[in-house]
Amino acid sequence: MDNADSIGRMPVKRDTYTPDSLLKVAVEVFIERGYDGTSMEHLSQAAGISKSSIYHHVRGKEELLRRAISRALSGLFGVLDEPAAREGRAIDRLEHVTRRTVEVLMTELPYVTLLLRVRGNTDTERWAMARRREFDQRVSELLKQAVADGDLRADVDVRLATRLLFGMINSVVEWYRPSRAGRGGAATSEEVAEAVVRTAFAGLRND
Amino acid sequence: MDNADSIGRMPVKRDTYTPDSLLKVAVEVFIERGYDGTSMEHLSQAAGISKSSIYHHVRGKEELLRRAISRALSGLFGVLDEPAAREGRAIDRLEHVTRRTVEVLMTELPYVTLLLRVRGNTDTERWAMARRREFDQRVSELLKQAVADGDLRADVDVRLATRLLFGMINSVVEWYRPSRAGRGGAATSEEVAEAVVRTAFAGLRND
DNA sequence: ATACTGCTACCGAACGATCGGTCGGTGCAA
DNA sequence: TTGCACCGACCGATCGTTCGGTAGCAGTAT
Repeated sequence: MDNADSIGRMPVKRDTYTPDSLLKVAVEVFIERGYDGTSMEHLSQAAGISKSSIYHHVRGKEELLRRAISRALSGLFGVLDEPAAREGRAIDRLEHVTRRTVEVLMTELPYVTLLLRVRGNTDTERWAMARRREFDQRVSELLKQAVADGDLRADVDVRLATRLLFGMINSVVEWYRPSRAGRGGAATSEEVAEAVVRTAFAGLRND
Repeated sequence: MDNADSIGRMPVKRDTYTPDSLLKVAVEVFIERGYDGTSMEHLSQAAGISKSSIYHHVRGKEELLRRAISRALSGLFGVLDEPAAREGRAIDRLEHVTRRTVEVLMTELPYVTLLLRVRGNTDTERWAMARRREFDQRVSELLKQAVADGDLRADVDVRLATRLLFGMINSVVEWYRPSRAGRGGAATSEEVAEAVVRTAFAGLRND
């Protein structure tokens, strides 16, 4: 769509599709119609090229799904590798992971959305689910440690608390739309992340 | 499957499918494979009758979806009609609605799951999404009133707080499995509902 | 008892449409 | 002249749905 100019002379930007730029289009359609509800014909119309041309860039429909999910997972696991997620008190690390996960969810919104909606019908989808469980597991250990430290309430089961925390975090993909980051619409990713952290850790009720 | 005996002589129970008993089978498959990922062939295998026989009981695939969603919606809206949801302080009504919504989610799990996963590809799905928004709206008004009463924290936007609350509540369908209500597995619906209420209103952090 | 009738619950075969994917090109820029 | 980005036509398979038919049973007339 946007193709302003090329600086210098090297092949800076092409007007044609790359696997990644095609992926961007495809993922949006996947989210709108669901992966199974999207046909290659739908994709070709959204991309403005013929159905068969898509196969010039990617192996097929499932590769598009795999690429999207890979991107989402690397963003998510990247959070766990950040220094603030590896050092310090468990409660502080948990808060950091929560905040950063929300931010990644929002910056990589369509890719993570796709990951969270996978049902397990194909090998690719089952792999995605397994990797996602790994991520949840890592965060769950953080919660467990924070409870042991006495920083998190112990009257709610750790597994259940993890699920509720992720329920809150992951719900972002259900309603956040990046259009209009100013007034009247959505907020910045930092603002939303802050609200999630506050609500999750301090609760809705007034003191 | 189970057909023990008939008390008396009236047509108490038949061995054949009814629209409702067929729906029960279908909805389980829909959840496992996704609605679009489920073919009538899949349904016929799960039900143990031929593909064409399904059309003897229901008009088609979409009617199964519509029936399932209707059931979910009536359960949800039923909560709003309960006395404790209509009388008293807003914060108490909100807490009641939260608790009961979780319980309905769990008792009507597959039907509500289907409702929450609808994408809007057909008229039926768009109707479902509109009705769901109505429900969210009603709860959102409760939140707004509770903030005005000074019972809920005012430093998080009401719309955002509503979404996070529903994120937590609705996440139940992602992980709750009714198998084994005793130790080692899931809990009763009252216990889970209590945990959700506590976590949502008081937060995860220890005092 | 027997035969006929009507109905319910089911079936196999087949419908046109659409699915994901393949193939043999073609236009064009380097 | 080579190779990239793209195309229309077409593939077998599968989609949701329709159709004509049938086995079994209840009710009823014979």
